Amino acid sequence: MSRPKLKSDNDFFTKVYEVTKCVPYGRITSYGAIARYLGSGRSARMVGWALNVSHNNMEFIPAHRVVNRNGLLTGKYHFGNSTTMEQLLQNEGIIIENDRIMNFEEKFWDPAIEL
DNA sequence: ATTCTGACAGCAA
DNA sequence: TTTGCTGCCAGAA
Repeated sequence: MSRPKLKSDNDFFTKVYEVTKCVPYGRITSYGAIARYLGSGRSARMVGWALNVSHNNMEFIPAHRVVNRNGLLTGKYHFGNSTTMEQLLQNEGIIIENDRIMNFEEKFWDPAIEL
């Protein structure tokens, strides 16, 4: 029958959610890595946008494990309190200093490689 | 329909 | 090195 024309579901957004949920505990990834894995390369902004509306998704999205390519917690202000994201990451064993992840490459989880 | 913005990334000056 | 612009795609006003 007619295709289920769902507004924003089962496309870029859902993929981002799936990948993000696949990020292991204590690991992190970057917007660009996810975007590249999805095949859009430079559409990293969409990844951030997807996570922004991740609240639409009923499941918990470990968006705190997604940071920019510098390992900087750019979206920490979207977690309610500026320290929430940082706290969550440190809770998982991630060391954060000055809003930046230490041992970023060490904790980095690339979907293009791991998946 | 047009315009602006957005949790980024890359490159130029 | 830092700062700023551009490109990417989608959604909101």
